[in-house]
Amino acid sequence: MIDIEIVRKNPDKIREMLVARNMQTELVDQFLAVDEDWRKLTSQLDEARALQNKLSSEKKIEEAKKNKEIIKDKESEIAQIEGRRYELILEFPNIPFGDVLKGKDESENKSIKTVGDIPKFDFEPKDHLDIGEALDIIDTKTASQVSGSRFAYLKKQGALLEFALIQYALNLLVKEGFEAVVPPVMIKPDVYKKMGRLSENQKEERFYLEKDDVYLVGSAEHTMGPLGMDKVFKEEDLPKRYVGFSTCFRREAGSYGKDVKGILRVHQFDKVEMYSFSHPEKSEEEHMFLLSMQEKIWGGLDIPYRVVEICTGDMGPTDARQFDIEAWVPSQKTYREVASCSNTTDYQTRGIGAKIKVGDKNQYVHALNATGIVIGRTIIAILENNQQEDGSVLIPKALQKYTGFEIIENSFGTN
RNA sequence: GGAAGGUUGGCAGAGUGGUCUAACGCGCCGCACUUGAAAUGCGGUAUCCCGGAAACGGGAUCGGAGGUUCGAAUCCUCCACCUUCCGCCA
Repeated sequence: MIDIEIVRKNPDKIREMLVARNMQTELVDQFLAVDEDWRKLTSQLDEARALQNKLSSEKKIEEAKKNKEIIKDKESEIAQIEGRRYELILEFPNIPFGDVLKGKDESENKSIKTVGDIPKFDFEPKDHLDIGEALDIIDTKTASQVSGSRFAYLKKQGALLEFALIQYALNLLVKEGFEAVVPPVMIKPDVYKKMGRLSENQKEERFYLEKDDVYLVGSAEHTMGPLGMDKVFKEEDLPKRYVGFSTCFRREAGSYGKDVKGILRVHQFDKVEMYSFSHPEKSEEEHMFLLSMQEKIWGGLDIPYRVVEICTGDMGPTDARQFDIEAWVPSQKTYREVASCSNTTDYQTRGIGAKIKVGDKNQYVHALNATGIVIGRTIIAILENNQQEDGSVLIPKALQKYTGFEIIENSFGTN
């Protein structure tokens, strides 16, 4: 969550920020009004309690009985306002760094680096679903009957490719010193809110299990961040880098068009994720490190990609700065997002209470998250970029030791 | 899912209704003594909220949430977690 102090002392800066993010600014005044009431009531309650402590120690029992009623009234009044105040503060997104690219939406993001040559085909390249169905490694038809639209079976070499990708990314990152973790995929609402991932807008995107009052995570990030919950890090602990693997669940409400086809945008996918806690003064450096890890991963796959700087209007709500990696998708003749890399500064750590002692004062550490490798979209990129005229697909060299095969051909029912 | 025991400050650990602004100890920080160190002595040593430029003042917190009481670490209820046992399961 955002620092309440900044909203109080610098509301104009916050309004500016909301405008830059294409959000409504009345949130600021709504919050300030509630906060004002809350503060007034809080000091009234504190006074009443101070009096109660005094009366009680002086054994003025009758007076204390009367005063107790006043305390009770104030408490119930405050409870309401406090709840409202908390809900409102959760709606504020993080404040972008001052030098973040200004822009209203996706169209104003800026490509800052392009790597690899776009493949030229001397035949008409097919899209990933056509390739995957012909090879019998992707099955969305059965999945839609079993689970509904936007689910898929990965089969045969497709399934094996998933495990190879996971091994590839995991090994690479563990070698770099990341600590491996398999986090829970269910999360309690209050922790989800603390992570800044359950604002009113975001609720639509989540799967919720009512009976147990838990949400399914949209990313391993969501339960990896809480590894730092209520923790005070020592300077020498940082940066603390985790690499996690989890299935991710997303409603993908409101998407349409090309993206409904195949496995580009599905309700369930697996992902390797980096999460890092950094000294507050070194998070920009750490951000670049995580981006370099992503480039190492994508560079190793020999798939053309570009690095994109995300503008203020398109950035995630928790982010102070964001980059995406986009891989070339031949059937769409464009680059599509396959990874993102975010510095959330103290936005999530304030919520979960992850701190470091600097001098004699506690300060929030910074947290960063970055995609390690995402299964569906990476498989799309491999199938489409590495397809051959006969319908077979070549496996990138770096993956071959994990797949055990170099090519996916139609093998009529066997692995 | 069932049963029993537990959860107190950085650690260890006392405390079963007011003397708790939480004992004693260890650790840590500062000062004194010392050529230096050890030992010793003295003082300090949690987090959060509100007000304040600050000094400071007030409030909250003994796993969490409610309750009883003028007053709760202490009594009651529910929940979470830990330990052990039973059941079930991969």
